[in-house]
Amino acid sequence: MTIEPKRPLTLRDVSEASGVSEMTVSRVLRNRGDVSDSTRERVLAAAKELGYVPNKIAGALASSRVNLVAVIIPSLSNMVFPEVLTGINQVLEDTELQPVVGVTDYLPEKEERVLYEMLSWRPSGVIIAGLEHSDAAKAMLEAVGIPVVEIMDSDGTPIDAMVGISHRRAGREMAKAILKAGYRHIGFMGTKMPLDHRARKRFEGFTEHLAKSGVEIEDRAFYSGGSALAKGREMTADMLERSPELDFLYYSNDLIGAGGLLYLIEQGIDIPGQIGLAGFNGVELLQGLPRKLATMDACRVEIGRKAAEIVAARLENPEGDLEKIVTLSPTITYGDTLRRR
Amino acid sequence: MTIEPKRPLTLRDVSEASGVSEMTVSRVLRNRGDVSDSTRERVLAAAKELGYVPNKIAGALASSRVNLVAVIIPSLSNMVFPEVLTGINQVLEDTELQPVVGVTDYLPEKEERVLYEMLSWRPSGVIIAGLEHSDAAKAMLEAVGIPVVEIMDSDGTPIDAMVGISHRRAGREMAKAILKAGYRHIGFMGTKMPLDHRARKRFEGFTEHLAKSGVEIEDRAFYSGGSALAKGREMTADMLERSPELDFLYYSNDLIGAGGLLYLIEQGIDIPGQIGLAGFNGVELLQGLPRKLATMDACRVEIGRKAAEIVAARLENPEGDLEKIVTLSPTITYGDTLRRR
DNA sequence: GATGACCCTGTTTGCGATAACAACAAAGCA
DNA sequence: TGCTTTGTTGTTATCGCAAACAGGGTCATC
Repeated sequence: MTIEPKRPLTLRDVSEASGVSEMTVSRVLRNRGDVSDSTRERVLAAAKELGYVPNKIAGALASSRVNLVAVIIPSLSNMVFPEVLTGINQVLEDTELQPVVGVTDYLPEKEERVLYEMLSWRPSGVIIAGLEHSDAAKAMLEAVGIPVVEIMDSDGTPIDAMVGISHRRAGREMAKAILKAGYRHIGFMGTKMPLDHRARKRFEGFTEHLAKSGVEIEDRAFYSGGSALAKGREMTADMLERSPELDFLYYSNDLIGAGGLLYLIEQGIDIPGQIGLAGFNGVELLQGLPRKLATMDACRVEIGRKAAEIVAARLENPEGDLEKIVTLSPTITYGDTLRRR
Repeated sequence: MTIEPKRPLTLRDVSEASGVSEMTVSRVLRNRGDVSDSTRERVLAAAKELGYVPNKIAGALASSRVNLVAVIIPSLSNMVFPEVLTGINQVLEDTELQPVVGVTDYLPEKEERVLYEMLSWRPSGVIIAGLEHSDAAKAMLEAVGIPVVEIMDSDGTPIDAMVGISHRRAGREMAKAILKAGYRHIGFMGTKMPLDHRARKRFEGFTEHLAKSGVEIEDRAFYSGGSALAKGREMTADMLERSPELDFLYYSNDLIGAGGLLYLIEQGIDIPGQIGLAGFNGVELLQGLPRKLATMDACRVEIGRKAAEIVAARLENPEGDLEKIVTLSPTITYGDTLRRR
C-alpha cells in the first residue's frame, strides 16, 4: 500500500504530494472556503494515498477550538452511568462534539484530579455528575468559561446549569407511597457510601417524610463491595432474622432489591402482603425477574440527552439564554412488590 | 477569590505574576530540571492564585508527547467492557498515561470513524477490541507507529500485540463438558449479532465439537434489543414449548442464561437433572441467583490489565521485545446447572 | 585569581495547524 | 479599455508550550 513513514505525516507532506499549498490542503480537508473541484480531488487523493490523519492537537492550538466535551462520572460499573453516557452520545452524535469520559470512583480528590486533567485539554464543555465538589473543583468550574452542566441531582444550586431529579423528593415520594399502602415497620438497606450524595439525599428525604408521620426506620444495614445481588440476599436474610417484625424493605438500589426479592420468593414469603419491597433506579434488568420490584425511575438516558443538548445549544449560540435548570420527575413503578391502596 | 479572566490564562500570566520566565514556570509545573526552592514556591503560589491550568494541547504539540491511550470497544452497556476498562485503569493509574474511550456499537464503519478521530489526537498507544477491522482501520493501525494491542480474542493474527482468550476453544470446551455430562439434545440461544465475532466464534467452536461426536444443535434462537434477562425467559419458554425433548440449553451470555434459569426454576423443572444450562462470561451478578449458572470466565479484568501493561511497557522501553501474544485460559464454572459426571 | 563544575534562569526556535490577509486570474460591466 | 467582482490559491503570523542551547552567578580547586 503505502510506504511506512518513520516521520509522522503532516499537511506539508500532503501539500507536496498534491502540489498545492498547505493552506489549500487544510481547506479541502475541513471543507472550508472555496476550492476548485479539480484541486479538491487531487488533494483528497493524495491524502488518502498517504494515509494522512490530521493532527487535531495542532489544529486545536491554532484555532483554539476543541470539539471535546468532558464527562465526569463516579463509576462505570453502576449501570446508571453507562446509560447516561448513552443519552449524551445520542445527542452529540449529531454534532461535531465528542464526549471524553473521566471516572472519579466517588472520590472528591480524584474528581479534582480528573477535572484538572480534562480541563487541561481545553474542552468546549463539561458535564459532571453531582452538585458536590471540592472547593478547588468548584473554583475551576466557575472560572473555566465554558458551559458546565451538573447532572443527576437537582437538590442544590448549580455552578452553571443543572439537569437531574430531586433525590430528596424521590425518597419522600417512596416513603409516601409506602405509608399510604399501610406499611409501618420499615427496614432500609443501602451501600456504605458516605460520598454518594444522591443516595444520602434519598435516604434523608425518605426518613424525613416517615418522621412526619411518626414512623421511624426500625432497622438498617449497609454494605460495600461484592455482588450487589448476593449482598441483597444476605442482608435481607440477616435483617429479617434480626427484625422479624418488619413489613417493608426499602433498598437504595434495584440490584440489592432484586437480591432481596429472590430470597423472599424462595422463602415463600407473601409479597407484597406480608412484606413489601422497593428499590431505586428502574434498571432494565428487573424486567426479567419473577416479580417486578417496585422502583423509581431515575431518568438516566433523559438526563444525559438533556445535558448534552444544553451544552450543544450553548456552544451553538452562546448568547441565547437557555434553560439552566432542568428538573425531571421520576415516577414510581409499583410493580408486584408494593401494594396499592 | 480570583478575578474572572476573560482571556484564558497562559504560562505568560503566571510568569508575569511570579516575576520569572515562562520557561521557569514550565519547569516548576512539570517538576523537570533544577529550580531553586524559593522560585518554585513563588511560581506555585502564583499559579494557584491565578487558578492556572496548563494547556496540554500546546504542551503536546511542543513536546510531541501525548499521554493518552486510545481504548476502542464495542459497547458500554455490556458489563463486559466496563470491567475491561477497570483493568486498564488499574494499571494506567500508576503511570502518566490516561485512557480515552471510544465506543463503536459493533459497527465497523463506526469503529473506523472512532479510530480516525482518536488517532488524530496522536495518542501514545491503542487498545482495541477484536481482531476484525475494516481494511482502512487495519491500514491505519499498521501505519500508526505506536503500540497497538488487540484484545478479547486470540483466534487470529494481531496487527501488533494481542491479549485475549480463544472463543473457539471456549465454545469447544463447553461442548465437551456438556457431552461428557451426558446431555445430547442441545438448544442454543444468543444475540442476533452478525458483527459480534467473538460470539460467532464461540458458537462455531461449540457446534464443531458437537459435530465431532455426531451431535447437532436441535434448536436455536436469537434475539436483539430489550432486557436480556426478560429475553432469556421468553426465549426459553418458547424454545421448550417448541422442542420439549431438549435436555440442555447453551446461552451466549450469562444474562439471558439467568433469565432462562429463573424461568425453569419457576416451572419446577429439575436442574441439572432434566435440563442443564450454561452461559458465558462469569458475570458477578450470577452470585446472587437462587442457583449458580454454569459459565465460563472471560478473564475480563485480566485482559484489561495485561493490555495496559503491554502498552505501558512498550512506551517505557520501545526496544525490549515483549510478549506480543497473551492467551488467557478461561475456566469452566460448573455451578449448579451442569452436572459433573 | 583563573578554571572548571555546578546550579539556576533566560532566549530562541519550532511543533503542525488555522486565521487573516494578500495576490492573482478570469469574468462581468460600463 | 479600465474597473470592480468573484473565485481560487498563497503568504505570514500566531496559538501556548517545551527542547535545546546560552548565559550568569557561586563555589571549590589548584
